Amino acid sequence: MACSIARTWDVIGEPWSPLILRNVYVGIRRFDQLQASLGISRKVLAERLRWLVEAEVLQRREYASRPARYEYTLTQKGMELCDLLLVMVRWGDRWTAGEAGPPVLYRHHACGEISHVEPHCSACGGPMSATDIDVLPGPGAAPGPGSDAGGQIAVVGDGPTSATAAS
Amino acid sequence: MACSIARTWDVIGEPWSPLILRNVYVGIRRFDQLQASLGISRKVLAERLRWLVEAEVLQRREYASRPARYEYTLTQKGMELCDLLLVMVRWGDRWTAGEAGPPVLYRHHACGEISHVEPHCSACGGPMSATDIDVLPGPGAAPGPGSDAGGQIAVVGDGPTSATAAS
DNA sequence: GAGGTAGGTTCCCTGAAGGAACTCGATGCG
DNA sequence: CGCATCGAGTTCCTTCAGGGAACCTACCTC
Repeated sequence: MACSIARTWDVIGEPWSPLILRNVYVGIRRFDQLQASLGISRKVLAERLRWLVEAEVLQRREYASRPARYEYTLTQKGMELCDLLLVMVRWGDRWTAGEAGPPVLYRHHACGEISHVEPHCSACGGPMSATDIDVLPGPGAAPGPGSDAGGQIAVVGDGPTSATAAS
Repeated sequence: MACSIARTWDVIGEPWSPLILRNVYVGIRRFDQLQASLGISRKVLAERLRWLVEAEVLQRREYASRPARYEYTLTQKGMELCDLLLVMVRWGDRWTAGEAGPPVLYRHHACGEISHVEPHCSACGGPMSATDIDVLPGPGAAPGPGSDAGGQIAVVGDGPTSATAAS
């Protein structure tokens, strides 16, 4: 499907993938550690890890030979997926954390402050949210009309702008 | 689980949810339109919509009575989930779009430029990525030790900083 | 040489997804 | 008046992916 959401979903859409990534990110990198910390079945964990390695999100590294022992680390591609996780965390903190407050906090190295991520525009640097944009067909859009209505984005005028203005 | 990723995943982790949200976002708001555009089974679509409404991500609005006809629109909570979708799109464009280029483009209202989202720090406004932060336990962290290793984030020193520095 | 540890496989079984057909109320059409 | 149609779902059946638990294979330690 010519849709970057669906393609991203192909990589991390399976139930456990984001939690596996999070745990690798925070330093839980070995099979048994991951299995124990997540409570995931060993079978499914093995499948997911194989898949994430194949997708080049994780890499499998031998950290001890004889006996061969492996650990999983993030690639660049995987590290950028963690940015996505940070945005998920932000949404979860805002809408589902409840009165207890967020379970974890993030300190930004550059400024030393406890903060969170905010989407900004790569062009002007200002805040950028789904209500602030027009959606236009791009070069990689679905080829013929009618072949894949789901991959094709609706007309610009019928897009989010008028939609949200109306609601 | 005291983890905002898992909690966010509870809401949109099911296979079709992000694509449903995207379609509602771009203006496909009715049951049959959604079903046709996604190729999803009617049963699953009905379940997902019910769930998303219950989670207050979508709202079911009667746009015609006699016969009663309904459409689904985004709530504020749902609109902010679309920000998450934009980040997913960005990752998909960067890593999976291939030579055809991105299927859709986004124009930022504020500046009029074709651009994409970048995570920035809410405190200092500078770029903020998963490699730039320390992870600290927050007020809503899992209560007792040992009760939920998965919800508890590892020690700070064992976190992403040293991890990525080592790789 | 008994037991432990890391990193998986194999087998079975259940629950969720898909497909197609059916329902229900209203409304247009001849 | 009677029939078809449309939007918005339900219902039933079947198949496939996820979970659990046990097993396997090197190697290392006591």
